[in-house]
Amino acid sequence: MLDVLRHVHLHPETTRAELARDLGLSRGSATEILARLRALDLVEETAAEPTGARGRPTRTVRRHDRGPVVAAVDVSYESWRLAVSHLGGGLEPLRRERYGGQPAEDVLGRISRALREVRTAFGARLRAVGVSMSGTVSGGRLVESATIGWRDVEVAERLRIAPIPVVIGNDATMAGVAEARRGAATGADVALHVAVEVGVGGVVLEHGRATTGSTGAGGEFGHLPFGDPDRPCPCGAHGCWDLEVDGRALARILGAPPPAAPRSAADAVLRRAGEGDPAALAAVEQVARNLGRGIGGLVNALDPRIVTLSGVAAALLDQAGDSVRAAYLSGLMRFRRHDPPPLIRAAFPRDGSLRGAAELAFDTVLSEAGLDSWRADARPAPETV
Amino acid sequence: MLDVLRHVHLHPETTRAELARDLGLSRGSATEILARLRALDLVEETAAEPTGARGRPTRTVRRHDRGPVVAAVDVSYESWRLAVSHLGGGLEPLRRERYGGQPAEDVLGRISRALREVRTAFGARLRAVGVSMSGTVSGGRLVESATIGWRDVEVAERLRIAPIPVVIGNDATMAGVAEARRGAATGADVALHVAVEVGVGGVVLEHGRATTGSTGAGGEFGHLPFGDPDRPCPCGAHGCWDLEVDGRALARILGAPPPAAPRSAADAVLRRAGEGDPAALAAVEQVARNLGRGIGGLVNALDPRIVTLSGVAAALLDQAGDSVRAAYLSGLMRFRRHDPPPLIRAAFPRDGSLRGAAELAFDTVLSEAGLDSWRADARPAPETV
DNA sequence: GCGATTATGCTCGTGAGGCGATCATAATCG
DNA sequence: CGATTATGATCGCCTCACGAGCATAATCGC
Repeated sequence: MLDVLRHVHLHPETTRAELARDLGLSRGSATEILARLRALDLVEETAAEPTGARGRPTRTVRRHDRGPVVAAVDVSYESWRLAVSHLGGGLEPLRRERYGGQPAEDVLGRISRALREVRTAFGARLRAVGVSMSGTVSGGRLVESATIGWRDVEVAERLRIAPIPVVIGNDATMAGVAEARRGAATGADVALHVAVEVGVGGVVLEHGRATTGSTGAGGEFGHLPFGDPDRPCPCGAHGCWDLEVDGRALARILGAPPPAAPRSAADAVLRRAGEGDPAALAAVEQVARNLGRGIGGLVNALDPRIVTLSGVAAALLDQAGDSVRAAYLSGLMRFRRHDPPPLIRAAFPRDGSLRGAAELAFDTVLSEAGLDSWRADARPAPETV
Repeated sequence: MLDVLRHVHLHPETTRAELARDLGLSRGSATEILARLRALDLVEETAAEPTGARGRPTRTVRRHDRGPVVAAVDVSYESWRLAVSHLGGGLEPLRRERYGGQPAEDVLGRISRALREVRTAFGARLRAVGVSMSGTVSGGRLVESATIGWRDVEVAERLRIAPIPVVIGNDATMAGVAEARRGAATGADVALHVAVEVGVGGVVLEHGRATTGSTGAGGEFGHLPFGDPDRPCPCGAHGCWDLEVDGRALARILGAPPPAAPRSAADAVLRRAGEGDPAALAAVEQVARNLGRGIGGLVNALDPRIVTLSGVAAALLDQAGDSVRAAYLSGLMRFRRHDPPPLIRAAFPRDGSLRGAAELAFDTVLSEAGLDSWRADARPAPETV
């Protein structure tokens, strides 16, 4: 039953016959299970458009209009976004606000109010909240964020606006989940996502499951010491890869002071390089090599099938792809070079983290416990007369 | 049923009552399941020794004397070992041979013959073979081994002496599995194992499951570029961590030529350092810092609950623990420092890889398919009269 | 020593969940 | 318009685990 529901979630436009084939279900089981899902207002079945093939036409399985929804929040540099997602993964943007440099408490208060509005609008249909934060997340807390400027903020509890699960994760992790499940890494057994915004984030995904370590802080690849061992990192360590591949690295190579907004600084340098500025070009090439070399090391260590890139990493792949790839190849162990995992642009450069947050939130809905609680809400009194 | 069998495997000396409690089984189910397992010659039940407590005494659940066994092979530097393991994980060493610098084909032939002897001795009780190789393993092949000196050798198929599963993995991976399931990292949700012999190997374990990437080559942490970017590595890349933490690093720091046997060279330097030789001491300190710094980066990226160390890494922890730990802490992101994952000596410094190979081999036995095939063998003709 | 207490094992009825055979249904093909 | 083809619905069956009630075997307390 859960398998069926998950399949519908991942393949929103399947027909019933496909579903039975893909999951190896007998037609009898399919009938039974789908009847249950229909009764629970989770799916609807409608006549499929005629395919022209012989045989009795099958029916398409769709999400129910009054099925469960989740809220997805993405808190990134200077602005946050809120969207609602339903079975099948579609995203409905609801709100976007810029918040400048306001303190965490104020911003979380605003987000909390917005979530309460969602709760009012959707009632018990709202089953979970997924939150993506630009920064290091550990144990439900935002531990540190160079991007936002907050430190050690309790987020999960602060945004719990109802007795429903709240999942929180790093933005690169979330984006990786989106890529692995519905984006550029769909179907890969093991995928590596690398996002460069301010510093480097990423995640390894096994069959779409993020490996986030013991506290959820896994994927901080930017704090692997790939760089100059003498260069201090704001994280407290030295020689972090972070400092070699983002706007700070570009500025440093160009002899400019550390930028206040490394992401837009990177974009500016990339633009100048695109226009032919030789100094900018040289800096971009250098950073592209730093990126490629590090990814090579990560591939050696983690053995992914495919690598997806987003943010500045994707831009570098576009503008200095040869340098990225050359450094990548020469950073690989020899046996990998004849068939290296491809470097691919992320499919969701804009809303990957929002999508991933929705995805992880939906995981709690599409679980034994989530289904039980949905059942309990649908049938207020479990009659035993 | 599988859960019960796995529990018996992991806790060989449980009583039946404990088993039911731990797995949340009703007593009725326990009775039924254990009756089935007994009928299949998988477990035996004997009266437990009296505890002195009140109530009806329970019975201990043990492996059956004619239950399934697996063979475990460990091919390491200059010698290979063969052992047999049964339900519960106990290891019975059978053979150990030195093979000098012989070609792969000869050595695998010898191992194959030894395995066939095991097959003859145990017959259909032999259900799987686990092989641990000192070197990089990808897709069932030994791709490259600096230690053994072989390159691109098909191992899995070569050692298939019967229609039973053959699992093969890197020795550090196997040792990590053993640590996570029965050793120093037992119970950790996420554990990191780091082994330094010739170069660095390791693995991340989630609930005892090794994350070995898409081809099984995951965990080659030694080829992360933590070192001098200009130093070429035999693997083809540059600046590999490998070159900074093993016997080659110690020799280089001491101004000695590259050792033919880096592992014993490391032991020699460690012994001299232990005897107070100042040059050796300084080299050991330097390598200890290189090790600690890299582990710090790995912990940043992978977020384990605990780190287990074996080989030269464990020796460095013993002899230069303060240096390892200081470099480790200063390589950690700040937020991790107040409660860093502990660095711990491996519990199985000698036979971890053999144990891990047995463990992974037994995974195939303790699976749906493995149980089905055991059932099929026990009842030659599934009567339907 | 013997009933009371306590903890465990066994039996049996129940229910969930899925399989597969059989029949029913709805399209296209000739 | 029947033959063919693919799908849906129904029903008996099987497996698996639960849980209530009874049986069993130890210690405790008098």
